[in-house]
Amino acid sequence: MNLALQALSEPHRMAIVAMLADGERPAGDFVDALPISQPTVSKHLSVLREAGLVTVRKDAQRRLYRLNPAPLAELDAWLQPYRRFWVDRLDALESHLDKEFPQ
Amino acid sequence: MNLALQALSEPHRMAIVAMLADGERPAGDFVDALPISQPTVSKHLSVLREAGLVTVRKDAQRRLYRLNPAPLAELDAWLQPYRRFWVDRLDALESHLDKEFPQ
DNA sequence: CGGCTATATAGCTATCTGTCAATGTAAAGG
DNA sequence: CCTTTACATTGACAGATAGCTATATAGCCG
Repeated sequence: MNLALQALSEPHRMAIVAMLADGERPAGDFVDALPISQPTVSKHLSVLREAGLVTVRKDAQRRLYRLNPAPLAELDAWLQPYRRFWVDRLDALESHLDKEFPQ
Repeated sequence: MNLALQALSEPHRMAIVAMLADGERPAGDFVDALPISQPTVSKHLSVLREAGLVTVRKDAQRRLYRLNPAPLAELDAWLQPYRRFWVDRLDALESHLDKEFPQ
């Protein structure tokens, strides 16, 4: 799961994953959406593939990327022992968010 | 939340966070538990502090570290839109785990 | 005070990472 | 065929990161 965590810790890759929540997309969509070069996007996609976060299939010249939710489910499971810390204690999250996005 | 994700993606730091699930601990506990030097542990702790994942308080010479669950709660919230992918579909997670830990 | 304990900081090195321009590859289509 | 389209790969580079040893800091205790 470390591979997935590390993959997700990069903002551009997180954006790609977010785009894939809506469904399958060709690689070019990410090139259009992100302010980085096509080779850089391609490399980010390869990192996501190696982390098991996406799968890819061919469609003529295009590569259609799809989210593979398994590592996210694993992360969700890893989070389980910690949930007792914030169930019925949303105040801690709020104070943290206030620090990051002060009004 | 990216800071937290990146902090968690390092195995030694994940181990520290896991140890803190049980409660407050002095820095020395992590030095004893991990196969790395004291200064390296100290640096990992400073990364966790900057990510907001831990807080620290003084007790004589010791520094008592405590888990701050807020970033984990934030991660939990971020995961929300993806849960539909594996609710009632645990097979995807299982096949992923089988690949990582084949019998 | 002087030494011991616990932790942090500084300085260094090797490796990893994100980025780009240039090039390779493979399919489509005129 | 030859060009265009879509994407991957290569090679280079700057900055980040994890690790270490050595040293500093700061509180306790005799």
